[in-house]
Amino acid sequence: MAERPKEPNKEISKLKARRPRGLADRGPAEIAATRRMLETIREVYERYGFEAVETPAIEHTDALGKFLPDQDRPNEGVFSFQDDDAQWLSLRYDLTAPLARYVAEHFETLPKPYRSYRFGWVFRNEKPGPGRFRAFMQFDADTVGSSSPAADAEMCMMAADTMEALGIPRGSYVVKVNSRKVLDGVMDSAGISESKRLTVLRAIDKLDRFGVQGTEALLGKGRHDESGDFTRGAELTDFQTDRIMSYARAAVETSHRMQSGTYLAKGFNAAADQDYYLIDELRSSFSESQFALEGLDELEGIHALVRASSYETDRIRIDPSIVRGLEYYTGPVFEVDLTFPIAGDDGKPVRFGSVAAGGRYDGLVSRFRGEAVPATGFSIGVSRLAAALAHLGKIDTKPEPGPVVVTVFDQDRLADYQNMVAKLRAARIRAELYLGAGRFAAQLKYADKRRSPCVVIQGGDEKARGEVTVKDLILGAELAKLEKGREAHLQKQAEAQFAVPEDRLVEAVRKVLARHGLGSPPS
RNA sequence: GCAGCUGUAGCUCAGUUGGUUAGAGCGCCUGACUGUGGAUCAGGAGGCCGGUGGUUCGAGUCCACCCAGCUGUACCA
Repeated sequence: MAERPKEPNKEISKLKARRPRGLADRGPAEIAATRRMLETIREVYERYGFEAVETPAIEHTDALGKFLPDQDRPNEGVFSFQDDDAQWLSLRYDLTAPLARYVAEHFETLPKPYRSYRFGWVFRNEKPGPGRFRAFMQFDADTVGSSSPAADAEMCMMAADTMEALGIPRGSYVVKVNSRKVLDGVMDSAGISESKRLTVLRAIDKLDRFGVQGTEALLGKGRHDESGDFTRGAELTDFQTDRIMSYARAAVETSHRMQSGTYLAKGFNAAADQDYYLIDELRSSFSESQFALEGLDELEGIHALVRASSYETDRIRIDPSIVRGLEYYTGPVFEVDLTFPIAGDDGKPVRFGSVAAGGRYDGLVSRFRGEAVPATGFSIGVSRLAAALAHLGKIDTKPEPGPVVVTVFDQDRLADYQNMVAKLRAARIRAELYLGAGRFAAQLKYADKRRSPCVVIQGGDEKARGEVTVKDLILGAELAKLEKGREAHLQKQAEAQFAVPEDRLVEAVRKVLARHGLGSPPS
């Protein structure tokens, strides 16, 4: 016998086990739920004709975009490090930029337009929040080499289909569409200087959170948040603010006018939807900007295509407040939001961001090639969506049943027990030998914790009779809750634990599994 | 990054105006049960009271700084 380890010396400080923030551990239930989600998404993407392609988690930093690490803050936003040859490498922070690199590298051999999908972990070194992680999974699809609005429309429809396939009912999500060209055009017409454009876009982006007043404040002097912190505004002139706000108000007012019937009085088709009027409205308000008109044409194209496929306003709609990434989108942009409130652990509503987003990025591939390569795509934030669904109880967080546990009654007969386990496994039944040191009662507790449907027992009595006992833990649990009803009780007790001849072990276990809908495949 | 709030057992939290040996519930372990989990009862383990420094005869409690967490905000490919 080996010597027992001594009491740990308390003077020596233990290493503290702690998980870095913004990174999640995931248990069996969560893993199983994620696997089901991924399979569902994959099925939809395949149905749309996309094919699988994967790229590595690490890329050359310059291939990823603007986040070239500088000496002072090499890990700002993106996790980066230097290779042996002094070249900077980074963990990918989305799946789009790596795909652009892949397409550029294999441009000659790929079919074009090129339709592909992939999922994987992406990494962002930033402050975590609810549904916001430093490592998270995205599921991405892209069409490279098509400038047709049909490619964009398809992304929107596929996004809607995927949400529904994931069990989010129609009306509980919405695909919002906008165009960067429209935004640029509006800013042109307002005469916004280059230096203020980002601030203005951010102000528009916050329309849904802070409302018309909040956005107006951000365009002007600035805004105090609820902790008293102050955010500086863009300090636009009255005219500029007016122009931007007339755009920002368009969505709100369009739906108001729909309700008040103003448009119906003008003689438009009552069956048409608000997007139609919104485009119309914006077209007349910003007709002096060629850029805006171009963007509106694109939106109208997408609008016509999705409506032709019977995707109505409840699923896909135009929302002028959608801005998305400031870096590389060049045309239509999309965003999928959940439309119901999500309550946190304390019951207060938690704000999750969008669960999927994308858009047209005509400049990304051309960075590598010096020729125009139009592309559009979108990504689902699988981790965030899973977190949102888990908050809603819409995801099955119930742990899966565990294996059949063969208990060890007599340590000298380990081989016999191992043999039983082997027989069960040969019959494709999940089974394991109890490997711990606990006594019999402890073994049952263990099996209970593993959520085992049943345990197999063979003590001296059974062995003498050439039998094994199968104990149904699920029925046993019900038995414990049962009222005293004597007949039913006895009946159930007999079902819950019974002995069978050794050679009918597999059959008996199968019977118990079938009882709880856990059938195993026939061998 | 900025602002506000919060740090006491594995978890959820008590802890009087500063006062001796810091508590409860749940969970965990052991036993009542040398062949039966979920029920009951009894017992037990588990804490540098987030850290450092200060005020004080005396600090979980007051002060300063630091760290961490939460919320908001900024940034967000």
